[in-house]
Amino acid sequence: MANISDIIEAFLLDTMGNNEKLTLSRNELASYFSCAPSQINYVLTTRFTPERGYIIESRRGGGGSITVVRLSQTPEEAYGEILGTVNENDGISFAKASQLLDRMCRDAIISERESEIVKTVLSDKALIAPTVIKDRLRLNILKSVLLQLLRMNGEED
Amino acid sequence: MANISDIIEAFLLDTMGNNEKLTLSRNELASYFSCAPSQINYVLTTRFTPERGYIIESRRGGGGSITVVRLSQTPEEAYGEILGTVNENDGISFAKASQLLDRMCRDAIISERESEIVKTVLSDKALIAPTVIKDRLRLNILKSVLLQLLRMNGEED
DNA sequence: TAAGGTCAAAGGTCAAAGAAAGTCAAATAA
DNA sequence: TTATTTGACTTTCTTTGACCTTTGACCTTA
Repeated sequence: MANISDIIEAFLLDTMGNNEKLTLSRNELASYFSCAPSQINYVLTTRFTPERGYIIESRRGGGGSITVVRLSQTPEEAYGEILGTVNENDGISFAKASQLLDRMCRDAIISERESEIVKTVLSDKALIAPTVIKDRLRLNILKSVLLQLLRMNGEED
Repeated sequence: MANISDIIEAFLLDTMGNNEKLTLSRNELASYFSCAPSQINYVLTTRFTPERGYIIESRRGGGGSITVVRLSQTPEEAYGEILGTVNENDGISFAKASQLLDRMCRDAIISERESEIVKTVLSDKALIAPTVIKDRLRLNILKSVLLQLLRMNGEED
């Protein structure tokens, strides 16, 4: 936690609290943390991604600002979106898969324990395979898991 | 004794004390002991293995670090029987893996839901790979999951 | 007064540099 | 031989700065 990015992330999450939106000034924030303004963009694009359940809106020019919006969805919406996201590519990195799982966890679609198990399964360590194949394999496993979760949700509850 | 690896090992054990985790900086430690940074990796991979009851986590890049996690049980203690059944071969069929998971479920090591998820992951459908490789891959994933379960059991749930 | 011009104040982008840690194989020591 | 030590090279993540684009307030000028 010694890097500024993590600190800014924590600050934003904390400031946001339970609110759905948070509006801020890039320059103000940057000068508050004594960092380059583009550092703020870095934090936003690496931590507040759609995969993690956030979108960013902004306006340039005089009086411009940035707004962080937290998306919350029903499980069905989440599945649709995630499966969609997942279907577009024919492979997925561990980092990205991990973000998706974090988000599902945040939205209470799966438990933290479950997300940890699935992350383990999708990790580079678990998937001994050539790099080219690895991302495709990972995606395939992830899809299978999502479908299985859907099936189970349908049966139980 | 008298070799750096043993000294570093002792230092880490001592520093760790009774704590469950120890976070350190590879470069700092290396320069403290005036050794190559990769020496630290050597110590970690030879002495702080899962078999001996440790797991290593790490993060690269600015602000990166390494964390040593002590398991409350070694895999042998926890899954000795299971791993024994499994270790003879260097691969495992879906049927056999499935049986093991059922047993773990029965023994309340994992929930039914969790066992279903892991079964899905280990199914032939999820694991698109040449048959020869498939069983080995499956075993590797299964082992990773077992390790992860151990780690999670050590922490609060 | 309407249309367009100017300019400073935002925010955006991107690539290069920096900061860790990881890998691997050759050299060395026990 | 087996275990250790080293260092060159790789990968991942972060930080910074130079340059780009957009916007709105405030002019001109017909």
